[in-house]
Amino acid sequence: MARQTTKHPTELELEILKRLWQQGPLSGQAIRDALNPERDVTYQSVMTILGIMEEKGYVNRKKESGSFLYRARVTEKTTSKRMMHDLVDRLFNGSAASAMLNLLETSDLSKEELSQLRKSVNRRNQE
Amino acid sequence: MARQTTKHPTELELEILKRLWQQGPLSGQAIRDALNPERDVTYQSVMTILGIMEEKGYVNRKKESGSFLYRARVTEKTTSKRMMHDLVDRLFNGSAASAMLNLLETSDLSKEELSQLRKSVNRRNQE
DNA sequence: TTCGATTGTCGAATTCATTAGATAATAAGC
DNA sequence: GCTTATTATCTAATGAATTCGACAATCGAA
Repeated sequence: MARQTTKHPTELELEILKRLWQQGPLSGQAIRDALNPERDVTYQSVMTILGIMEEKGYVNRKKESGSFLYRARVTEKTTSKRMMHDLVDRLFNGSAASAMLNLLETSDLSKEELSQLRKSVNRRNQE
Repeated sequence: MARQTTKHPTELELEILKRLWQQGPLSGQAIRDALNPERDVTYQSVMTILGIMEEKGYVNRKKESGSFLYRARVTEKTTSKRMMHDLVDRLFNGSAASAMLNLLETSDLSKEELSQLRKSVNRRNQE
């Protein structure tokens, strides 16, 4: 018995998903280029990860004019929710309110962000 | 070049830290017992992790009446903040407000939690 | 069509996280 | 002090994540 595969996209997998969410379906090369400034990974490394991501169901691929295009199969909303709530479970025993208070106390927030938050919380409060 | 060590406590390390935060300094055996209901790990496994955690600076130990007592060297507050903000960076490009809105929309919150949130946001808003 | 460039696959190495058995050191009880 | 039980270390195995070189397949252009 050893460690089991993570329930969430790994660091690099998430980086790739973010590009696909932002820019739509991309080829392996295009993903590598999009990753490039921050991450210096080779084309082969990207392709390896894409293969793993396909197995995990995070992306699918389709031949399009010579090369494969990769498309996200999980949405940003769902993935964010899952990853946030998993951390909230592990850190705050599942209390989203505690997590939000923690963020509120430990973040720099602009006037605009605060008033937006206030509005959203108030709206939620009325339901 | 391969994967680098995580910047944060791993799953099991965090479990151990939580017991130390909640219950104060504990022996290896006591940690194992505290972990036991959910995690079925042997004493040896716990000790291995504790050794790694000591190297990483998460805990220190002191001989006390026959056996070592382990004590957390990182606080819950700091660790929570770091882990939350790291995920916020990776998911929401560093926008804590986006993360809070995401939590607000995707969580069940009691009336009490909502009014507490409202109060805290309003207080923050006035500064 | 042939040749260089692009694209894709395979295999393998490295490091980390997790697991725990074997064994040594130490403490406790009698 | 001697024996047993507890505590701690050492070693090693397993599997995941990351990395990429070698090589094969395919495409594009001259």
